[in-house]
Amino acid sequence: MKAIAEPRRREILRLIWTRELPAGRIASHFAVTRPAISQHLRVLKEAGLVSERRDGTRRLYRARPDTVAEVRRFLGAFWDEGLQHLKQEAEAEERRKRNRRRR
Amino acid sequence: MKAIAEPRRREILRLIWTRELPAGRIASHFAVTRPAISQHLRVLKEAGLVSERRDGTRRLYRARPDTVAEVRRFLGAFWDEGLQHLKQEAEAEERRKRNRRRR
DNA sequence: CAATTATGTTAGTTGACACTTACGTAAGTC
DNA sequence: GACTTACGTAAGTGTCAACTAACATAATTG
Repeated sequence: MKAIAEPRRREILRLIWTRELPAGRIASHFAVTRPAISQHLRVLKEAGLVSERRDGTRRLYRARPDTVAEVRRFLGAFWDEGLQHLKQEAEAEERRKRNRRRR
Repeated sequence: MKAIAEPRRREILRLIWTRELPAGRIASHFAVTRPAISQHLRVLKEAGLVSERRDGTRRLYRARPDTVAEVRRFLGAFWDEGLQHLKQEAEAEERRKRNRRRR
């Protein structure tokens, strides 16, 4: 979860779920230095959100569908649960209002 | 978005989308001091995720359904877009594999 | 109005973390 | 084997933000 909180890491992720990219090309999309991106990639890799494949001196990165799907499910469930509760609350409130009027 | 990144704030939000709660009761659910929670509540309020209602000396907080729904939509769209791309990529790869076999 | 209750605000501290600079390394090229 | 390319790693720096302690405020109660 912490891996996703950081905006730049989300940007990186968005960059490599369209296509596989070497670290250098990823870094060139940003204004920060290459090592900074390298560190972000490490975090993403440790979180399992990204896979690494070596090709000669290059390292190709790509988003991992299964983990991304898992994150999506978790986030979806969290906010859906919240909305459900809020909806129930709103309806209960509506009932209370109606009852008050009746007296 | 930054308001949601912080885990404790998500916890607070979860606490007050079931029911309206005064600041003190919210704070008592956590190990940190009351001012800390007060500050979190301010951030949530500034982000429009939470509404504040005064009742005597107390201040009652509650999650705001509309904003929560908006966040849900945004997050859902972001990750769904990613999954869609990843799915397309996987299928393209599958086709490439099949074509290689055919030769 | 003094005391209490419930809360927000301010100042200051600390820890995390994103970043840079400098260096190390592995694979290809001459 | 020296050089280059494409990267990672280590150490140090600065900034931000979560937290605490102390104080301020506003409503309630006696």
